[in-house]
Amino acid sequence: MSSQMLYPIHLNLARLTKSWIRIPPEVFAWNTVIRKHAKSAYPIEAVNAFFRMQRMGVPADNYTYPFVLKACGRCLRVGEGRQVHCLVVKSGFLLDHYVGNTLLSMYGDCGVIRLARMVFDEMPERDVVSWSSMIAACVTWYALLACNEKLKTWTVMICGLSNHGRGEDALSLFIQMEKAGLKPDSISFTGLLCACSHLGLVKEGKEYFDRMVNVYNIEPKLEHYGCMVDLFGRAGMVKESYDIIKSMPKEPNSIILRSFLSACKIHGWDHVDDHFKELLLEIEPSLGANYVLAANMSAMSHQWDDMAKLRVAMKGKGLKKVPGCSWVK
DNA sequence: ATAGGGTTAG
Repeated sequence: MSSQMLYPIHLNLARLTKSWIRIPPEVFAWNTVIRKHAKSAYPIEAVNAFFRMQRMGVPADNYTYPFVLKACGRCLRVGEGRQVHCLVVKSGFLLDHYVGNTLLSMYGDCGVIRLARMVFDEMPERDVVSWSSMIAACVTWYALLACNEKLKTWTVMICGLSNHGRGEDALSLFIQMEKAGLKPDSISFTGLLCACSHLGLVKEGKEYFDRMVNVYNIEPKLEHYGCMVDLFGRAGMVKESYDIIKSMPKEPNSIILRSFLSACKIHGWDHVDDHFKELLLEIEPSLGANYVLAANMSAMSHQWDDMAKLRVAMKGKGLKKVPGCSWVK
């Protein structure tokens, strides 16, 4: 039975009326439109709606900005994001924690670390979310530098040599965060451990993982184990990577399995459980890349029959390799 | 009545 049926109707009406007086109805309506679009497959529509709202003279409120900024970040529109930033400053909503933090993440998502840092530095107060967002932005930056030589050149050309080592910035941010007396939470640690993984800092990564468990009493989640599997895997310590998966209290997910099997492929390890290969295909049978990876593993251990079977299975499902893409324009 | 942070990867 719903709560509406338990209470006299006029009570509900009174509550509704009160909120309708507090918030102008058209602002709420616009917020709803922008929120829906921001989460949709076409976040640009949220940005368009926001500017339409501006043109119609409806004032944005503290809810509007997080929605539209999230959308700007999702479709990588720094230009529009900056315009919204200006409006945020003008309207005084910069002091709102939600608004400030989404602004920071927006710049982080768009890869404009300098502006993210500017917002971060100018914040009157930084909470856990602000620190985690800034750490994440630094990690993303380092991942970009690390993953693609061409992109590295491109980035270095534009931003100058001074921007090297953002992954280290992420680490130093974490240290500053602790010094500032903030208690990092499980998401802060995900960012930190990712930074260690990208930088190849195995010793530090291990220490921070222990610190998370023993000092902060945070129970490691699947993604933390995933970071460790990735950390060891990238560093070529495939055995240690394997041990992490074996010691986990839960079943690994497809991300972890893919990370581990790729490490095996690169660094080589013939004692791979067939189980992992099969498990990956069981968890995520719709991704072509998983079949490619599984076939590679079969080839490594000279299981040619298995490999042929996988090829057939892949074709039968009509799976193709998804072409790679980059969001850098 | 609506709101903010993280992870794969050839």
